[in-house]
This record gives sequence, structure tokens and C-alpha cells, in this order.
Amino acid sequence: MSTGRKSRGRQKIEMKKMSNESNLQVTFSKRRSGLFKKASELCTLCGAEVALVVFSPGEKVFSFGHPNVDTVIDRYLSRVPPQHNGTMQFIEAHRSANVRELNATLTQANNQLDAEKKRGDELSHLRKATEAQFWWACPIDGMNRAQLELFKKALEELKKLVAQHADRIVIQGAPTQTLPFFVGNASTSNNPIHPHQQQVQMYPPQFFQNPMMQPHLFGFNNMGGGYGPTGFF
Amino acid sequence: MSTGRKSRGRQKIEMKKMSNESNLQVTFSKRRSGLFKKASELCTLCGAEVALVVFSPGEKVFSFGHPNVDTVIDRYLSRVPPQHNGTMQFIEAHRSANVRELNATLTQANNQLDAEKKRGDELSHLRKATEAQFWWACPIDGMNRAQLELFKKALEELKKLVAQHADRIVIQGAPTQTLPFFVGNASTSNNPIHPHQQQVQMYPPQFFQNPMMQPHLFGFNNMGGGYGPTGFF
DNA sequence: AACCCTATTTTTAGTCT
DNA sequence: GAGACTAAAAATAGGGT
Repeated sequence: MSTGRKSRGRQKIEMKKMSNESNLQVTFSKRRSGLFKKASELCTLCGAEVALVVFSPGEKVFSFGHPNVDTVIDRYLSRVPPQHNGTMQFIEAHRSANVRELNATLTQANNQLDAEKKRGDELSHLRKATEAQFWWACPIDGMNRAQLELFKKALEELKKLVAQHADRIVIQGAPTQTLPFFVGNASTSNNPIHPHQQQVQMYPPQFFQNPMMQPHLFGFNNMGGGYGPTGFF
Repeated sequence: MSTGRKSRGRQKIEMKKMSNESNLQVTFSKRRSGLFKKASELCTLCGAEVALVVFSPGEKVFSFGHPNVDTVIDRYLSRVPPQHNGTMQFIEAHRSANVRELNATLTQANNQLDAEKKRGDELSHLRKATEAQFWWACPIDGMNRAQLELFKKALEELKKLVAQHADRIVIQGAPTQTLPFFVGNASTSNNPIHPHQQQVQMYPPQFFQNPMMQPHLFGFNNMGGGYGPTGFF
């Protein structure tokens, strides 16, 4: 009993990169678990859709997704909805703002179209060709005349807008890449690229008995990879 | 005074979807904040790379990324070098993506356009002109000439396509609304018209100063937060 | 709907095994 | 390194404004 206290308990830590390597490792592991748990709880409690991808300092990958990573990512990449929230109430964003969003969407759609076309010639004598031909037809066919009218008109408008800005840029020269509101500057070291297997990790509503958060294995399995099923609570 | 306790404090809750709608909303908001904070802390403390995308039940999107969402997602998707511009990356990324996604994207665009048209007039006189302006101005200016070129071209093309089909429809009469393979995927666009509101996430000052919670700004140049240069191993 | 407040529940830093 | 334990730190449900 010489030691009254067995532990000093949790201590506050500074919010900066941990210096102690082994501590960092432990903290990463613990916090990663916590993060994934929180993510899954958000899904369960609120029915949110979540994609979470984490690369450990050691290049291992962990992911979580509901309903699954790819679905959410795809949705995200469609970027139809850039967003803002209640506080700022951009909701009443002007037409121009919305036009901008539309721009994004259309750009993507069209880029995809483009890519699909190019690819189409090469790799499709298959049904792929059929579909490729089909996809653009579909949405448009689905539009009624009024919608088409509108759509067309809108496109005209957008085009004009873009042309306008294009001219401006051509005249001005180099475009700005960085926006003012990002204070910090990210410096990502160019990590060597590791091709890795993709693995979608699903957390069931409550992941009691489920194996969780296994690192995506890269080509190499020299690491002590999988974390066993860990009872969480 | 009369009440000894001012509050019962935090109560335990069951881990299942919350039934009370308004409670859910509040909880979602709080927990989302918490989740994002945890994510950013993981980055800061351990130098991890993280991408986090959350769709609220109300279809709103929130994201966080270090160094930025796209980079991490690209890594996750086995994407390799960031040599190409965003467009190329995008094309690459979705080169093999299937038709249904394209469908959804375009359809969404169309729906948005439609919804936008309808409310455009109502909304157009609202406040925050400054911000709105700032908002939409940046993306286009942020595009480089090549991108603009592409964009313009794509618009031309689409327009042509639309015109073509418009004619066809005018001649043929009523179009079909739903296509066979369209069913599975179009959950987003098939939704009872979500005008896709957008929101910007606001965080308290201290939040911004290290981590980087970044509201989705918009497509091309939304670089994630730069937290300090974090040496990865 | 965004903040406070406060009592609890959860998470987790530090330590030992 | 992964688990267990402890106690302090953090997050948060519920309620108020």
C-alpha cells in the first residue's frame, strides 16, 4: 500500500503531433477505435451515411462505411451538392451560386461522358457499348418537353457564363488555385505509393462481436495485420 | 432553487435509431461535431491521413480530410499520382465506373436545375450577397484554361445532344419516365425531389485554428485543410 | 436551430502485465 | 505490441433560453 494511487489516470495532452513514437502508436490505435465507434454510432443513431478512411502513419489503411465506403464515396464524388449549413444560411444562395453547383455537376457528368466515349470505342463491342449509348439517352428521354426546354436554356446560359469567365482568365493569365480561407498550408510529403487491396469494412449497427477495423493489407503481410475481435465496451 | 438539481445530466441512450425526429436532429449535429473533431485530432496527434464524409439523414453533406478528402480517397481507391489535373483524375477514377452512376449524376443535375428554376425567383433577392458572390466566383476562377476548355466543349456537346433528343421527343410525343436499369441506382435522383439544400459547416474559432474542418466548398479547388506539415514516416 | 448548463456517461493517457 | 486497470478528461443527453 505504499502506493496510494495505482494510476494518475488520464492526463491532458497537448494537441500537437506526439513526439514519442511508441506512445503515438498506442494512441493512434486507441483513438482510431474510438473514431470508428463514433462513426458507427452516428449511423445507427441517426441513420447517417458515412465513409471513413484512415491511413495510419505506418501506411496501413482502415475504413468504415455505411452502407459501405464506395457508395458514400461515389455519392460524394458526384458532388451534386456542395453544401453549407444552417448557420450561414446559404440556403438562400442566389441563383448564381446554384448555377455554380450545376456547373460542377454538369462538368462531371460531361467529363464522364467524355471519358466513357473514348473508352467506349476501345473496349466495347459488348453490352457496354449499348449501355454507354443508353445512359445519356435515358435521363433526357425521361424529361418532359418543358424540362427539356428549361434544360436547354440553362445550358445556354451556363455556356455563356463560362465563356465569359474563360475570356477573363485568358486575359488575366494564370488562375488562382488557392482560396483565401484556408489559412494553413498542407504539406503532404510525397509518400511512396502503395497499391493496396480495397476492403470495405462495415460496422454493423453495433459491432459487438464483429471483427473490426482490420487494416487493409497491402501487398505485404509482414505486419501483424488484423486486430482480433475486440470487445469494445 | 426549489429544484435541487438543474439537470439530470447526460443519460444513457439505447444504441438504435432514435425515434424522436427533433432529438435525432440535435444528436446528429452534436455527434457529427464530435466525430469531426476526433478525426482532426487523430490527424494532429498521430499524423494520420483521414477522409470522412457524412451524409445527414436530410441529405446534407459534410466532409473532412487531411490533407484533403480527395487525396485520401484517391489513395484509398488505389489511385496513384496526382500528376493530372482534377479532371483527369476524375476521369481516371471513374473511367470504369458504370453507367448507372452517370445516370444518377445527370439526373440529379436535371432535378436540381428544375428545382432551382422554380425557387430561383423566390430566393434571388435574399441576403448575403457578398458571400454568395465570393462563393460562386471562386470556382470558375479557380479553373485553369484547360479545364475551362473542356468544360465549354462538354457543354456544347451536351447541348447538341439535348437539342437532338428534344426534337425527337417533340415528334414522338410523351416520353417514358423510368428506364429499366435505372431503377436500382437512382435512389438519389428518384427521391421525392430534394432540392438539395446546401450548407456550410461552421465551427467555433478554436476549431479552425488547428484542425481543419472544411465545409465543402466546391469542386475544383477545395483543398483540405492544411494542418501543419506533418512528417509521415 | 444554435447556444448554455450540468450531471452522467464515455473515452482515453498513463501504467503495469 | 495487445490487454487490463484507474482516474482524469472529454463528450454528450436532456433541458433551458
